[in-house]
Amino acid sequence: MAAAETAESRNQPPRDDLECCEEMARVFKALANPTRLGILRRIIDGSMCVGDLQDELDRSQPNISQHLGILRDRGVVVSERDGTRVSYRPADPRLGELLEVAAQIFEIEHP
Amino acid sequence: MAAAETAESRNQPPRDDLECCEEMARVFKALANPTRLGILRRIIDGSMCVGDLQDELDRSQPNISQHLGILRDRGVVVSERDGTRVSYRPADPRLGELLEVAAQIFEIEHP
DNA sequence: ATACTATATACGAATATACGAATGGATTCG
DNA sequence: CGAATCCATTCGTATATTCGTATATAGTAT
Repeated sequence: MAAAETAESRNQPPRDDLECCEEMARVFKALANPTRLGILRRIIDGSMCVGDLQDELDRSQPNISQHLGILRDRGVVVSERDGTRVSYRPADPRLGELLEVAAQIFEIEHP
Repeated sequence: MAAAETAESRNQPPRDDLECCEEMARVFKALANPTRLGILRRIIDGSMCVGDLQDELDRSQPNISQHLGILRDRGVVVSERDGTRVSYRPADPRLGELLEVAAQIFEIEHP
């Protein structure tokens, strides 16, 4: 009997590898936008609400809200409602480290 | 005399911050694609040439070449010609660490 | 209930990205 | 030189992102 034909025997990337890269790509896609990085940097040292982010970043309210929605959907940030306001903070404390490492590697000063 | 109107006084993000986020976004954009992450992971432990990447990732030659072009353009990888072949390797050894940190934060196993 | 503030969502237009097909170098070998 | 191999680029099309406008929802106060 001939050997079973596997994904590897056809020189295709194994499923796990592909899935892992797709998941990772979803995360990096969330970070691949200046406004979203601006948001992330501002909440790294303490949560902020939508309105304050809107003021600091000089963008429309729906725009900020849309970007926050993407970050939330990808698990980059978490939100908490307090009365009529909703504040956002990083979902993981190591996110600061991630940005720092990236900045070092690509020699981007991040003030 | 009235105080000079600065970007900050208009609640706009300072230029440096914006530029830094844009640069960083360009980098993350390079990483925000499954094929490009697949490439990166494979060359982390040793350079590979285009044809071998093509075989392993089961994509067309122009496709691999296009993705490599993007990674090269963003400073993620560097290339070296050897005869008729061109081999690629990460531009910085810390890129492996970057992927690891991201995988840990988002609980993605990367085999 | 009404009015008001803060945030989220829906939708469409403009722009960007990804892919394959075709083509264009560059290098080696005969 | 010509042929073959390996890689890069161009271009058209399909899909995805981004943004603003308009509208909806949640909470608060009167």
